[in-house]
Amino acid sequence: MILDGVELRQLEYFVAVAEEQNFTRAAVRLHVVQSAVSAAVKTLERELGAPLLDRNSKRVRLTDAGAALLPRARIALDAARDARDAVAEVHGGLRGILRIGTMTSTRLLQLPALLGEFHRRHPGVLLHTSVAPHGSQGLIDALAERRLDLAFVSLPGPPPAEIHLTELACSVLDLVVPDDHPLATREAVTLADIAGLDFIDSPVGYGNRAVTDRAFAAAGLSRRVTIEIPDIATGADHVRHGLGIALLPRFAVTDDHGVRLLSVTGADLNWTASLATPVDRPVGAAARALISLTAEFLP
Amino acid sequence: MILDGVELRQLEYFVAVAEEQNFTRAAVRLHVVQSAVSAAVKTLERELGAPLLDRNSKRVRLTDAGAALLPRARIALDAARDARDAVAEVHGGLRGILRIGTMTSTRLLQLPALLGEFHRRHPGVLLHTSVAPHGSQGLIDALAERRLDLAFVSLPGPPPAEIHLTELACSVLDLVVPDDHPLATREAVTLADIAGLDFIDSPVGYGNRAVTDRAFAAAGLSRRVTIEIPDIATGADHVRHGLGIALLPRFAVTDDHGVRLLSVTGADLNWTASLATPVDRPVGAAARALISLTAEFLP
DNA sequence: GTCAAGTATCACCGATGGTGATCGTCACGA
DNA sequence: TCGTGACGATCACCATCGGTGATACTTGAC
Repeated sequence: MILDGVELRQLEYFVAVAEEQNFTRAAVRLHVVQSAVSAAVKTLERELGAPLLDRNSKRVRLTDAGAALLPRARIALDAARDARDAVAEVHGGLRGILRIGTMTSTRLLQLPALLGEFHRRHPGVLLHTSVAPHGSQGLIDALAERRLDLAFVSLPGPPPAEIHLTELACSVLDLVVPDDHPLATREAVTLADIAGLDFIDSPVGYGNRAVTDRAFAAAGLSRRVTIEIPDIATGADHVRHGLGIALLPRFAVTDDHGVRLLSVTGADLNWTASLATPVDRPVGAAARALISLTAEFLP
Repeated sequence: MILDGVELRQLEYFVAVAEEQNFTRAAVRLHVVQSAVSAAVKTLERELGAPLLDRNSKRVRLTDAGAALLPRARIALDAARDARDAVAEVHGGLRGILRIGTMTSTRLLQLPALLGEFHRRHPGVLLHTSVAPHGSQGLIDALAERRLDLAFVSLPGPPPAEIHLTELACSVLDLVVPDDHPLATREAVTLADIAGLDFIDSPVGYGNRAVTDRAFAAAGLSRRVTIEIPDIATGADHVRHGLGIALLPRFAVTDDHGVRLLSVTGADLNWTASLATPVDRPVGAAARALISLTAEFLP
């Protein structure tokens, strides 16, 4: 037994605890009871001859040994998944779990339709999608840290070196104003017309927010973002109730009574969605299958 | 359980069977009974949903799925060893198994002294040395296929792209003849003097054999190798008993009664020993420690 | 047809991994 | 200071697992 009893199950439990910083949440994620995780990590520490986690009833932290182990444990788990996927690919059926990060607003990409089709083609693959609490930048971080296999992001500007972006779709952001707003009678406006006004927008880190911030900065103008909303589908409602104006894609305005949509000229308000993949490691077979389907589905 | 019960132990058993092409030999290597290996591989096949080995009582072959799995299983096992070694490195004591390939004749490098010192410094590391049945080329193959972590080889000419060689030591091969041989009264000879004669040499694939073959080829000459011996320590004995002449390093001739050693001029008969390391993957902590000790020990 | 070597299956048994209960610890708020 | 809630570690229990040893079956070689 050249690995002294160390097994993938133990590495998986360790990684879950390290990521959750909590044994109980890790147990929920792993679908076992808390004491099973506690015992498995204790056995792993005995087998490796080093404490990996420094913990009490209030806090869980990595030790130096644990910090050394964590990225390598992820690599070992990814390698084992890749091995399993390679067998599935040869044997005619992909299996496993594909961890996908998505932006809050997936309608830019018709993601439900894409994932639905993927599921029909590969029923053995479980899709774990997670929405980005910290926007696309948070998804990029998770991808780099091997907590995600793929991510659908909106990231204006060049990506980090370890991430490859494939542009998938693009939508223009229009100005949405209440229909009694002084600008409501216009067909189009410029950024100068709306500089300094109160805006409703997504939080910093979201792709659409980055697009709007960049456009104002490029024009040498500023504005006030007085309300941040994580879901742009509620943007038109906020506008309707007079809480501010907003720059939104048309598809996010499903009920346009009480608001007007105006074009914005002379500014780059293109909101691009991309598929982010890692550069520094091969992607698994299921991820490759989804990448292929994405290329075929969203030309 | 995102890997559906697949564990490192199973991958390890599968790799052993694939390499040995025999369940019984794999069991010996793994220190378990044959039925344990048979059962573990069967379970792995069930968990992956594909037959991995096509076998009967006479023969074991990889299926396509097994061929897809094998290199990836090795990568996963290496990744897990690396994870374990990283913890050991941080925690102050290297552990694990270091698989080292060596040429049959290690005295060129004083390898026993080197490995003895390594063992004293890192008692937690088990050294598995294997001699090369197919010479240094076989060791290079084993290194590329992840069956070895490091190898001490003699490989004249450029190495393959995925292997890095660090030259460690060099010895000149001298001509050894019976003391009643017509050339025995000479101090030195050229290759032309000995072209066409019967030689004792190592098998093809051994480093020293490659050196001698290259020297004759470079001179546009040939010779007959009538006896191949895997251990050059027995070379002088063969010469003494009149079975042929040989090109050997001086250290391999411990008893020179009945033979003469002659220099060979005008030919490149330098037999170089090198440490071969993989280029395409990081080496583990124990391997890095041995590489460092080799640099310090054999300047 | 016989035989030796090897793989698969089986009965058995100690070890393992999970559950559920519970104890001890630790911030935190009253 | 004390009570509390949340959490990790330990324990008893138990179903399952993984290994052993025996053996049945298969398969080339002779």
